[in-house]
Amino acid sequence: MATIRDVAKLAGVGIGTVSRVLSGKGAVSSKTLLKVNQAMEDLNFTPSSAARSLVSKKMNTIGIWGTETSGEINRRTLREMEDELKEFEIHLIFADGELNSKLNPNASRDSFDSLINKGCDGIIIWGTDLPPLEILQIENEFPNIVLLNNQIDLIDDKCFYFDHYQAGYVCGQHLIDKGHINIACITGWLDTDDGNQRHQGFLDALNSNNVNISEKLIFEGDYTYRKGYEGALVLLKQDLPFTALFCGNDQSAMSAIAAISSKGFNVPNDISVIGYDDMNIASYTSPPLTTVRIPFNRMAVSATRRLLNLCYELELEINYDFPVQLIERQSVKNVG
Amino acid sequence: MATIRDVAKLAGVGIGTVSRVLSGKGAVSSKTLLKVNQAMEDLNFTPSSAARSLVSKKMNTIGIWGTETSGEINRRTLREMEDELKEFEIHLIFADGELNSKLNPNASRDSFDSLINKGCDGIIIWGTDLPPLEILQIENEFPNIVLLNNQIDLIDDKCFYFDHYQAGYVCGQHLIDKGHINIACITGWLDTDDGNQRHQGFLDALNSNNVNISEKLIFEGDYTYRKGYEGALVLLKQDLPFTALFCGNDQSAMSAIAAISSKGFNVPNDISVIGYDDMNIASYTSPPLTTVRIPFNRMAVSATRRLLNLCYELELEINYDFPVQLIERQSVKNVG
DNA sequence: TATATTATTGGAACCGTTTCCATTTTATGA
DNA sequence: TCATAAAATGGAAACGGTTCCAATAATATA
Repeated sequence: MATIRDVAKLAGVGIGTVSRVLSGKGAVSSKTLLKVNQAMEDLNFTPSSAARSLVSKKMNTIGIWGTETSGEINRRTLREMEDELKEFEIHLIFADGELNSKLNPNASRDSFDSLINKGCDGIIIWGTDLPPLEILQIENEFPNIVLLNNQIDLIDDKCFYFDHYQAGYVCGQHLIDKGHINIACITGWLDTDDGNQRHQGFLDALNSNNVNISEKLIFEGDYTYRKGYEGALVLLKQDLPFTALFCGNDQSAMSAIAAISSKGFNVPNDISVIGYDDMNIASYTSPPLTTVRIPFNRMAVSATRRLLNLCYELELEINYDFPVQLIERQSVKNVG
Repeated sequence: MATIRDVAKLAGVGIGTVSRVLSGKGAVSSKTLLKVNQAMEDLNFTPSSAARSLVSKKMNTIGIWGTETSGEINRRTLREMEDELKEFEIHLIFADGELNSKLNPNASRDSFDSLINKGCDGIIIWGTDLPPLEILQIENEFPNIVLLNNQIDLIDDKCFYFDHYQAGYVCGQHLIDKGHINIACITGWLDTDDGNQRHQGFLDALNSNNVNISEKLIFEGDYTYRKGYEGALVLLKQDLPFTALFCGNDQSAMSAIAAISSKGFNVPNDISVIGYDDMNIASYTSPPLTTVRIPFNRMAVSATRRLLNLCYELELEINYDFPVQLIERQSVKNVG
């Protein structure tokens, strides 16, 4: 591997000059520019990023941690984030210590630390896997973090999240508007703000319309296909009839539909189902899913930019407002 | 940020000694060990990975490129790969230049090169986005690559792929076994070996059983939800009745089911559908999808290990044989 | 006790960049 | 033509580790 000294020697110039053409900063006569470029070409020279990082104290790398939540991640989100980074020649490193968390209770924290040890310039913390206190403590000694889909008041300017309450409310209201009165629900995780708020918004929508929901018709899920399926079966077994079901995300909605169908009921004729997220699959369930669209990619891009600003003293425009939108497809039917 | 020299000074030893306790290699008396560890603790010392890389000429980073194909990637696959890497303190960098490929026709190649420039020790090329010739040329000057879900004879030992022909055959045979004679098909991409072979295996299964399939009942798809949906609608419009449909992957199978249902037909009573991959969603479509299981994660792990062996002179055990397995659920029905 | 071994230790040199300053070259103006 | 300002250039020093060897201390052997 050729070094800057090899290039300098071949071009018959000093290393300072080569460094200058490399960075494009500082005066270089056009003749030398030509010579140096030629030499770089001849030697197939690529500057060592390690050496650069050593002096610049920037790794040009940001970490992304904790994408476990969604089970399947949308490649598109990642691509948009990357695209944002590419312009500044920053790369994205993944870490997630979930897999062997049974063997090692600290696995997830360890994998987070590994990103810091690796020297990432900043880290995107995706989701709510880490308790707020721990995040605050991290932020204290490593300020270059940004939270995606999580919110902590003290560092609100580093948080990117939706108004889940509002989104949950919209879902509840929609079911009401369609005439539903007997409503069931498969929640997401209720031990996170995120999951809690969407649930609360949903409940409040019913409340405001004087619609009651029986405790027995609330099933606590975890966003997975599996729990969506199980949850629907459990709900059907209660002897409380319901005509509509709100699910904490599209994945559980999809599997709930599968479970409902497997018991011989029809969606939406017997039971309406409304999801949450508007993932790609939402258009292709049977029937296509009515859901609330979360502009996740836009949010991810803003989070990325915020981190870029933090790490590299940039001033990219960012956004904190991500309005939610109801997407009507065919899984919710008018009744009554 | 404390350096090794700070630690040495505080502990009252030489930098060589600190380096020795850091690496665990070379003799250190137990007293000094204690002193040094204490000093590292006091200073909150973390060795600079840039400085280390500079001398070791290893970045301890491998790249992963071209995961576009599947649209949604299974987090689990990633996690298992990471888990394999974690043990050696290697990190995973993502790159994928697809998004702005319209603006820049070389975007995907550029993003690949960016991984090399970044100094990744090796790269996993996932899928068939790059033409074989280009891959061979890359491999020539950058041998630390491994192909996942792609095959090129000349570097077969660096390729990890399934017997797609065999898997396609299994699907075809299964439909035959279930008594189907009028069969349709939504293919994946036919301009890749992968897609072609599964299609050919499927066709050959029908052939061996003297079952003909009309050209009009073969729809060329691309693995997306969208094309699965469109494809099913197109096939239904032909006035050639069919009782079974083979789809190139589970995603298109899922959306094909949605399309078929939307036209008032029932799966599997009117039309059986068989998928390919056994993704998570396969259990949760309505009805649950009969499909062929591709042990993708195991394959990804082997590919990762092969790359580890290449990059770091290891001798991890690897596997090149990934048998395929038919998973019967409820989307294929016995007829005739 | 003297000598040979072995265990520890310190630190210079090096990895490949960037930064910065002193020096040389070129251009400008009178 | 000469003084001066501006442009271009070379290279030492620094970044923070690892490697390696010479020097020293501790231990074993005769």
